[in-house]
Amino acid sequence: MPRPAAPDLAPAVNEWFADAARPLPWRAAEVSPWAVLVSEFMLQQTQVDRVLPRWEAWIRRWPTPASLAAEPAAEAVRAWDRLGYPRRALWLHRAAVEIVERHGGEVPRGVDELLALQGVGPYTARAVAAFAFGVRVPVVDTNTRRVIARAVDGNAEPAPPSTARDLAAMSALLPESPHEARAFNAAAMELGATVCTARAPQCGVCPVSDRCAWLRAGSPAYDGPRKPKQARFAGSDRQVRGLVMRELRAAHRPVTRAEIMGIWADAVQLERAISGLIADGLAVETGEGMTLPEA
DNA sequence: AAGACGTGGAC
DNA sequence: TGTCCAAGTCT
Repeated sequence: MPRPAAPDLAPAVNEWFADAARPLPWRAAEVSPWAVLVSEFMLQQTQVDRVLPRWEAWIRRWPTPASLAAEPAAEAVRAWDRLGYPRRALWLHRAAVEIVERHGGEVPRGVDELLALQGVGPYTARAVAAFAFGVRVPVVDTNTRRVIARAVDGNAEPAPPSTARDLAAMSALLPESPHEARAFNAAAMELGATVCTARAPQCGVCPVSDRCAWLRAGSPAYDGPRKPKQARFAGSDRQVRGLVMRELRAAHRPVTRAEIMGIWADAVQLERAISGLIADGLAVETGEGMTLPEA
């Protein structure tokens, strides 16, 4: 059953993008596919301004997958610093190893090969294929999902994510020309990130306000299923894990059990955090104490 | 397939 | 202040 004809958003959005695109360094013409891949790992659930300095430093230090793969994972986790979700650092290191082992040190260009890399999911695989190699594939992130929900479907917020549905919706909007398709993938994300925002969308400056289904319907409030509430961070296992990782990063030697116990009052929760980190491979227990993973 | 996973900024 | 959100992925 065909969905209703989607409005032709790409020309107007791309025209807007040509002018409004932020000059993000990983969008520069001369950056390598590896640099793009690194940016996409860092940008998962993380804002641009927090990524910028970490990305610059990372690319300077590890300009190729092989250069990262040659170092212990601990170095990757340290360089990740406080970007958050440190397992991404582990995954990026592992992906670098996989690229060296399976692809001769060159970031693969195919979505399937990219998908097979550790830490690379539907979004990142297509983002790298599209942005680093110009492959004509739909790229859908949270920003694009919101733009489509509003402009096409007339809803204030997207339905819960469904990779198949989201990719189909973006495919219907994607220009035929690979060049314009690549631009539109980036432009839709940029529109969602800077104009069609979650909080206070700036419809007054939106390039497709004249054909936005949501605006046309009178900007009705969202009435779909609510997103699960995010658990409070203060006092959470996540916070404790973060504190332990901060300790392990700072210490360039094994941290003793006694030292660890000093960073959080609740010993049971601390124990749970430590076990979790070990299970995740972010920490290893030696005879001397705990350290970041060397492998 | 719902829930876990860091951290910080904005309102 | 607390709540929501942020270029997702994995189990």
